[in-house]
Amino acid sequence: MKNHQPTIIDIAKELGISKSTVSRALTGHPNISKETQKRVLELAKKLDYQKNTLALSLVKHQSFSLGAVVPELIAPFFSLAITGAQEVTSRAGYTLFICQSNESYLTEVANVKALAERQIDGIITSLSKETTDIEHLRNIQRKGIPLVMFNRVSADLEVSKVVVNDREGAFQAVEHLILAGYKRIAHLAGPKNLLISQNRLNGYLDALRTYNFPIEDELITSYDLSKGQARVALMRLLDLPQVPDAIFCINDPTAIEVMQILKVRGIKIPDDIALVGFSDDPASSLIEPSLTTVAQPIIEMGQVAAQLLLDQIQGDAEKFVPETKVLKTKLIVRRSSVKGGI
Amino acid sequence: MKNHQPTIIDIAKELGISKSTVSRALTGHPNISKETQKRVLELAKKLDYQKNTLALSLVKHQSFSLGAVVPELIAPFFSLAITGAQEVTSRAGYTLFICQSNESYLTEVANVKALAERQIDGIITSLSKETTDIEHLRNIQRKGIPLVMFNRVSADLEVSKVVVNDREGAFQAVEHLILAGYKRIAHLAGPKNLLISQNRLNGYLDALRTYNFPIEDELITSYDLSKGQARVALMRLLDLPQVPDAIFCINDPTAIEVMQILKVRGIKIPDDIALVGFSDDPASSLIEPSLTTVAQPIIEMGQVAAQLLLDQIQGDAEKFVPETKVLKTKLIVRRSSVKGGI
DNA sequence: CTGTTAGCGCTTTCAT
DNA sequence: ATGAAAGCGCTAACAG
Repeated sequence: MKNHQPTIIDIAKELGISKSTVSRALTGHPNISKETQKRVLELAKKLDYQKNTLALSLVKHQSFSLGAVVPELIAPFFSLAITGAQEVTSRAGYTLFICQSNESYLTEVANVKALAERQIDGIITSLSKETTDIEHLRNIQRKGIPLVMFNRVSADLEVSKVVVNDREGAFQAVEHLILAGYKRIAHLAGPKNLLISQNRLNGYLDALRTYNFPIEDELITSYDLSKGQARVALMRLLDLPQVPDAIFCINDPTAIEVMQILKVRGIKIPDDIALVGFSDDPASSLIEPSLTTVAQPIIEMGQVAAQLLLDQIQGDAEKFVPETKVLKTKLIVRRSSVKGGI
Repeated sequence: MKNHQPTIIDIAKELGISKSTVSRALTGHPNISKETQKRVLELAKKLDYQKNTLALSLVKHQSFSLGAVVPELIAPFFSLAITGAQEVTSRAGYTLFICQSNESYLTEVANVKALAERQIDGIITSLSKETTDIEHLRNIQRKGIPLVMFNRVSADLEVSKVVVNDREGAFQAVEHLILAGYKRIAHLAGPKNLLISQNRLNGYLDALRTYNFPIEDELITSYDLSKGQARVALMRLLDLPQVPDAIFCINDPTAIEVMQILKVRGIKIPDDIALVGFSDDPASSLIEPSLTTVAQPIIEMGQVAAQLLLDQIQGDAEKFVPETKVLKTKLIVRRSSVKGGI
């Protein structure tokens, strides 16, 4: 079934020259006569010759391929970040191979392994929600493969990272609710193992403390980010003797899920309960009422992560020092948190 | 900067055996003593040996990698389809490398080339909106690289394809509008070069004819699917002496964009103008009013496309015959097209 | 300017 | 059961 693809040897034979000469002609090496080069190029075109990058990579110990491992592409956050990353990498002549962990630790490990086996030159990743053991990434690091994390990063890894000021962003979101007059503000948090969950929770706590609000454990409830599971956490809040009048959600998909449930139950937003999300997903401005949220520069995160990776790859490994870039969030106030209307 | 990764030669030397033996031990070849194998495996583990898949691919003329080239991951349609495809390919031991054309013809060509140079074993693709020249895919085919198209397929290529019954789906959507009492039904179509645009347009025409509705050219307007450009096409419709009372849109993102514009202008949906989309994107059930749409089995499309590709790769090239699978759509009636409410 | 040689990491005959 | 040798497609010294 394998019909032979033309190689430089085929070209060399047909032209009666050596394969090195063909190689030189093809790569644009200076030491080659215009004449020979022309003949090679013409024949290559005629045979529809296509270089075998694998062989090249084997020789060069470089594949000019990068890998990206993200939880899931269906989430706008990740597909946008990837788009930003790809922009930067492709401009630099690298191909970015995208893998989804599907929020599964085991798949994440498998993805990382598959990429490493294919000798990719670097990896950019955001952890699956299940990941606590980061041995697979340590491994990558130990092998000297550049690694950059973004969004869901690990505190235990000394690598370059790109994050936003989650804590401040969360603070601003909750402060906004407080200033808007809400009194009993709940937090629907993410899995405790994720740093972003912790940071956003801390931002929430900071705001309450700053404004002398009591901190009540029953108002803080977390869930594992599984589609459809926000409902369970939400119910805990709704079943409270004193129901909250505002909920700050870990991210937009969560807030949107909550909004749907509240609407079905006839609970008015923002009059009965106000809602704030995090990320500014496209859907957030579409839904009714539109969702107040903490916007992140998503595409930029991807771009910066990719740039850090390229810098590390192209730089001197000896003097490389991991760097953490913290991008700025921006509170976007919409109707889900403003009683009188906006 | 390249710190040497352990190879089978390193293992062989350290154990005082030949690299062939190491290879056999590692691949589980029958002709090897349990004893030797055990020693090899242990040392491999200790050195954290990782096979170099590139070298293997070079020898085997097979990379166990597949490529996917899609317009953009931010569109739920494509990220879901890819998810379905990845499910199938990874179960079969293949890694799926995902590339975005960003709806650009040139990027699509570059993606396809990059994948081919990396010796991927097959490609699954959906055309960019700009693509009319399919020479790059013909090329792939000529080289004997299996190719499967889905969704945005080309009529001029003899390859396996996965589509839905776009024409019937569109017919049902428009029939629904007719039966719901709408009299002046417009169609906001996609680029004319895309087969799906043509098919959906034909479904629209079929329905009008079936119910003896006049076909008016001014009610049919197309645009290039660029974000934000639906507005222009919509304006042509709104500026008509007799404004339509219903619009069947080429897809959900378009319908959603239209809905936003109509709402801002104070046009009531569905009372002044009814709206129907195509795809059942997640946002369609979130927006207000919820969007009537023609649902496609998106994940299944990806799965089927991947399966067709694997079948072709693993099957006998001589007796391969391209196959077109047509999956079924399903009309989902929501509030954007039902006057009395639902 | 061009050819020769070696080698990237691995599998696979063919011997032994 | 193991080793030696050839080779996948390409680049990179080293000669000339």
